Amino acid sequence: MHSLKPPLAMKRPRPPSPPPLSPASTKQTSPPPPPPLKSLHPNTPPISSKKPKSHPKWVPLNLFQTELSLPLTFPTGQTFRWKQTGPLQYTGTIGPHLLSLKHLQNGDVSYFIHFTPSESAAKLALLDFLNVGISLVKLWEVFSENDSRFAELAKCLKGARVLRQDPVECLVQFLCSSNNNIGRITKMVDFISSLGTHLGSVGGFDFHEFPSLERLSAVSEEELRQAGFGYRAKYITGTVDVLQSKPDGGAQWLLSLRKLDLQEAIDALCTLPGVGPKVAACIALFSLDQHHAIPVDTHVWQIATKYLLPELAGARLTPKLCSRVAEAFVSKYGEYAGWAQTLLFIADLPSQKALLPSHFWDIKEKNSAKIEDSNSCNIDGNYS
DNA sequence: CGGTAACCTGGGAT
DNA sequence: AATCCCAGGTTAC
Repeated sequence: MHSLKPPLAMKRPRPPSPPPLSPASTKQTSPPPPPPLKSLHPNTPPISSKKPKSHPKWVPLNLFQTELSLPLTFPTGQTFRWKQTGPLQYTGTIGPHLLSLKHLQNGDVSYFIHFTPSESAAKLALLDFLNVGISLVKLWEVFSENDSRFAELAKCLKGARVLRQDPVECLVQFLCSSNNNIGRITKMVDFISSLGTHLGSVGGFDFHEFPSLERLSAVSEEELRQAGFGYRAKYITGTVDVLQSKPDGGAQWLLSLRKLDLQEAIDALCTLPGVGPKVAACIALFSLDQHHAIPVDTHVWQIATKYLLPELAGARLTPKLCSRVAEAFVSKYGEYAGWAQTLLFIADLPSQKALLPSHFWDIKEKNSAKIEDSNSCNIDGNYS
């Protein structure tokens, strides 16, 4: 999964000509005012040697693992910007805030603010990002009533939550994802991220605020190609250009899609170069409150033909069939179908599959062994 | 309009 | 070692 060496985000060929914006150094605009006293020791801990005010460290969120499992939420494909910085700990940015989340012994989640312009704003942004207004437990109860397989999976994989990301950030990440693999997507996203204001370093990873459209527009297609983006380079620059041309700004335009119906939002997103049905659904579900958007990729296609539309097994994935799959999910799971799909998708990931009792993905033997073994989830809730 | 090849790249399989 | 194939797709014939 983490095939990355923190220091080198991407190979950086020599600048062919003095570029207006070198990916390596993006410190023109002043980041957070650095501490006036610079310690000579490079590895000084962030001990408050000059700040008398004791800064509370880890703050409990009152969110338990049935509502939020970090390992099932952060490294499972919704975002490529959060890094694992501890056993049950992930670190990333939300807007201008840099923070870590981790599970306590009892499964509860707590957070630690590494940097923020405003502590209160950071907490609000965190709660919004985590979509805490939506009760995962209640949703899953309903899904489970209508789908016994979901019910079984839900017992083992608690807390797989859908995040509420910033639309621009989400869009650019999934532009990178097309016909690509996780490792390279992560490297590309790291490269883009490095264009934003540096917010701090945790566990050997550097964290940056996601670059604004204005900063993104300073990067040329050629620079992106040299950074290894391939044909996706023109998707990025093209989409940024279109967004920049919106009357009220691209960020605002994207946010306005939160108020539209799903199909309208999808259609609007698909006008952007590099955004097709799959990427549009990802953006809609992960950042635009479109809870019944279904990102149909090769994985979901496999799942759907196995459990939902067996009559389509063997067919190729075409745009037409994409919507068939999406419809099937929505008619089975309802207005939060995207949240149901998220769990099914995660259950199908190799990393999770290996941990699940084998009968889940052995569809063949349905009657052979009726193991109604509710407690067969050995990995259940081991948050200590 | 629905079905098929290119498209960048790098890692793993053959 | 040289190719082929594929990976959370989109676009262009």
